[in-house]
Amino acid sequence: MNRPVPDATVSRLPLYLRALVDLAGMGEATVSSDELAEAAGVTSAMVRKDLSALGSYGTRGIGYDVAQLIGEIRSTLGLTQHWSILIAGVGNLGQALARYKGFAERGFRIAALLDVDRSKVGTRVGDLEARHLDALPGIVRSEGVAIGVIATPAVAAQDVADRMVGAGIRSILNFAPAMVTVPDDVTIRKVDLAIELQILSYYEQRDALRDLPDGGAEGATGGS
Amino acid sequence: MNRPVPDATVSRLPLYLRALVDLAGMGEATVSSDELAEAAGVTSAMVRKDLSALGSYGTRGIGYDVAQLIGEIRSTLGLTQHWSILIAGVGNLGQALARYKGFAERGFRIAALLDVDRSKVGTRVGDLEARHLDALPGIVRSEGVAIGVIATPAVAAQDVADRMVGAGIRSILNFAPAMVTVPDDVTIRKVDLAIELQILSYYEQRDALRDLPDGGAEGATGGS
DNA sequence: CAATGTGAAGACCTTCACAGCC
DNA sequence: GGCTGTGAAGGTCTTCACATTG
Repeated sequence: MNRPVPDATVSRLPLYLRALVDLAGMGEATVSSDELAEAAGVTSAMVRKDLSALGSYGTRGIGYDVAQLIGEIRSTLGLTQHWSILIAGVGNLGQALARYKGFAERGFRIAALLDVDRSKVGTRVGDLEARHLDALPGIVRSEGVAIGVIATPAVAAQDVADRMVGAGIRSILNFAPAMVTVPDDVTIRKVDLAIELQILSYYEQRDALRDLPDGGAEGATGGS
Repeated sequence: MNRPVPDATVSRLPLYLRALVDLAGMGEATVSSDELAEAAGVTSAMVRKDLSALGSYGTRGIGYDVAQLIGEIRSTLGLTQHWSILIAGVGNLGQALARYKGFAERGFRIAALLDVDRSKVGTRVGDLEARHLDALPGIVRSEGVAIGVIATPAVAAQDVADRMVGAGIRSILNFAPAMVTVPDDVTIRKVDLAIELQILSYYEQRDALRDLPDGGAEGATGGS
């Protein structure tokens, strides 16, 4: 019952989940791999492989039961429980994240907003008040924070990560444009806005040739 | 001279570039694949493979010339020219992106901020004034916009993408939590903040077992 | 007969290991 | 001696194609 779900599949499950929730909202009770593939932007073979990896319950000739599949994916992703997260860095990005509705909608509660800058401590963002980073260990303990989000400038990122790890956080999402190292038992993911643009720049430049001479260009877009 | 750089390599080049710029700032003239690997958080074999893919100039026994390598990577990524980008959606995220300094630092100029909401049109964000989305085609033409950034709510994303494509934009970065389809000759990349958290949730849940019974857990983190 | 589930094949990516060069 | 560049091996992921099943 506990297959090791491949990483690539894990990273697509949230996509399927979103598509399925949409379908459920439209009153669909059942969905084929073809339809789900279209809604999620992948191939139907991939949908079937992915879903079979979590021991799924499809019906040949019919498809998948939307409600059941939502439950399966939620449970696999660990979304049947609610998670408390914490955001370090109350700059532009930290504030935008703090106000972003999509987190709460998906079961992620923002437990605290932290910064080292005394001028930011006490600031209200949405219905949260920024606190000093020194309060981190206490908050992690009292609020049961599972995930830390780093939205600080690059120079502060490693220090903040170290503090998070020291306070017992084992999952980190890093938005700072900097390399951060953590112990093996801590999971870290990285989102770098400027890097995404630079990758687009490559393809834009490459494809610009397409409009000029005869150098043929094959398609590709790069994974997420 | 025009090797087809693998997608996986392209998505790491910005990482190397950032590390190299740091090293240059610290006065390093030369760097080995080991050092660069450490700075970028990958293995040295990967650094060498990646760099050799762009026909690189390393010196056996010495390493790579930092300044030269910066030039090579910039040129490969198309960063020797400056790009104009445009942000659609002046909500939390759109404003945060508009104020983010990292874009300008890396040669991406924000040419315009657009929204359909008349109450947002005219708003100043940083030193830009939000304009109505209807102005998109004119702006793309007059400002030579190459990249469109979608920071709208999910429901608006497809419409905005269609308008961007119609206006001649061929590269799109989509932050809206929605599937967006574009013609084959348009490159689209997607960044979904909530999805990243959901992926972390999976690993957090899986590793929580590690603290309880005896089920051994192997490490993995999933790519970016 | 429509649609799943899955072995097998193929593409892509990473790691290994070492020859080659400075 | 130190470090690059790369062929070969090893993984992982995706696609194909079809047997299987409600």
